[in-house]
Amino acid sequence: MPKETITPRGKDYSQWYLDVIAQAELADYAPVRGCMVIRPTGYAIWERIQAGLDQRIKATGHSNAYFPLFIPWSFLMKEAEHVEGFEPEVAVVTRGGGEELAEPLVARPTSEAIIGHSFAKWIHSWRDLPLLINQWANVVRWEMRPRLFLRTTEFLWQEGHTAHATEADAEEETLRILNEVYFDFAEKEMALPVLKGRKTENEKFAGALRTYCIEAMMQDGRALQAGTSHNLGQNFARAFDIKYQNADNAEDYVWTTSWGVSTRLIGALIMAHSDDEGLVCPPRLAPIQVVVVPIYKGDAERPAVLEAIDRIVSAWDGRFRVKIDDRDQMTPGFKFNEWESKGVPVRVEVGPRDIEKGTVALARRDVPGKEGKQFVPQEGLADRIADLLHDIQQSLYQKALRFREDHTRDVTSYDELKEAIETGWARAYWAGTSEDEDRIQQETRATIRAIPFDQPDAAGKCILTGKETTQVVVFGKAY
RNA sequence: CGGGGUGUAGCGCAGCCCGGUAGCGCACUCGCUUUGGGAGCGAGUGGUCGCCGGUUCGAAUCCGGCCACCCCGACCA
Repeated sequence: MPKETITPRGKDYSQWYLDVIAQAELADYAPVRGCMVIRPTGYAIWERIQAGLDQRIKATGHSNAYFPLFIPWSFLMKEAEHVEGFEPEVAVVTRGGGEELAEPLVARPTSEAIIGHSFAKWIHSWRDLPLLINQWANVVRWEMRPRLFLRTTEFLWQEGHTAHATEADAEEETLRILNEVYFDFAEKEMALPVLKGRKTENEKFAGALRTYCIEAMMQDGRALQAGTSHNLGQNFARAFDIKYQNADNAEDYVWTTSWGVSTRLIGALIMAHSDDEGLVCPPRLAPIQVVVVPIYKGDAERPAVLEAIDRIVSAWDGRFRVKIDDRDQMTPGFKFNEWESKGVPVRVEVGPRDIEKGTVALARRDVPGKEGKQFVPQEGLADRIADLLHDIQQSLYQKALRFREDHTRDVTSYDELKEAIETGWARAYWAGTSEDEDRIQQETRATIRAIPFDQPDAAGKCILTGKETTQVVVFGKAY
């Protein structure tokens, strides 16, 4: 009889989300409002995310560096739109060394300002371009309404910052990151289907020319912005005086980009794949891919079972990330449930009967309970596990993709849109203004999540204004 | 910042209306028995009742003030 420790999704989605985090020991609340402690299990997932992204970021030619947490207040003020966007949410340090500071320092909400300052010093010639930098850092944004992983006052992320000689180069960079880093990572490693597109003026980054994004659908039909990539034009180059001499010996401003994904991805992971039993982690991302649970009665059987496990696991030759749960005080049933709630993709059970018959019990997390469990021969087990992990990865992706498709509707009227966004996304022709967009948000609480790259060939009528247009956008309620 | 809710053991709660010095479940510790889907029994440990003040012989309980956190909205990765 399972204990009711996780509120079912159908009953209270928000509570379910918090329960999964508590049960899987991903994070805790900190003593400061809006801040969280990322616990070892949650941090291990973040390290896997970091590894997958870092490798892709480096493969596309970027180098890691680190810039300071504190930014002079005046730096933030240099780019008008940027300061307007971030001013309300910056934390400011006014005292240090026991004295009032001459100039207040802000804890970075993002690092365009401080990095722009360095770029101006480093870049002199067209030969210095492109400059491709990434940093792994924490940032601080004073949030009105925090939510674990999705919106916390302090969060961890990577932020890429690059400078280019031409607008075309900057645009190419912005899109390369979206495609080769973010899209690829989300779909391949996280098994998370994401919609690629451009943000509207209303939704773009404060100070950017254009913002591109990947948007994911959560199991309640709401949208989560999973990553953004900005073409900053020459806005920051002008604000921070980042100039270079081109091949014709003339002085020109560089074109910059910035792009980031954060610990919010852990929230996406939870809400995309998990179920009422707890976390479901895709195998490629899972810190532990296979957990082995020994089954035995008393001290007499224990050594033989542990020996057998040792032999079986060493035959896998390090192919998987494995945890042997040899804790003697817990019953097997308890362990099954614990690892299930922590999202470990595959469980292997080895008991006296298995030793006798040369079998093991093999259970898959995406089919919880006894239904996902079968007894299989020890022979060829490693290949079987490899296949199973691969199959789970694919099936999680397919399931999430099917969910998104089932919850995305093409709509041709405002009424249809209102109905569609109650359960998911609405795809519609759109020729409205920023004000029209605001109005829709006020009336429906939905926003334009993206102008998808995938656009129709034929024209249609704007859902609000009735004007003929070829542009299709996707509406949804966002996290 | 608006609306709602909650603060009593590590967690979840009861006790408060009707004041008399704190209890239950889980967890934790020890022992024995257990172990293929959240083990059983027994014995224990653990609390300035969010904070400050007031009323009273006496406050978790009544009164006043404050604080914190969670949930739902406006702003955001």
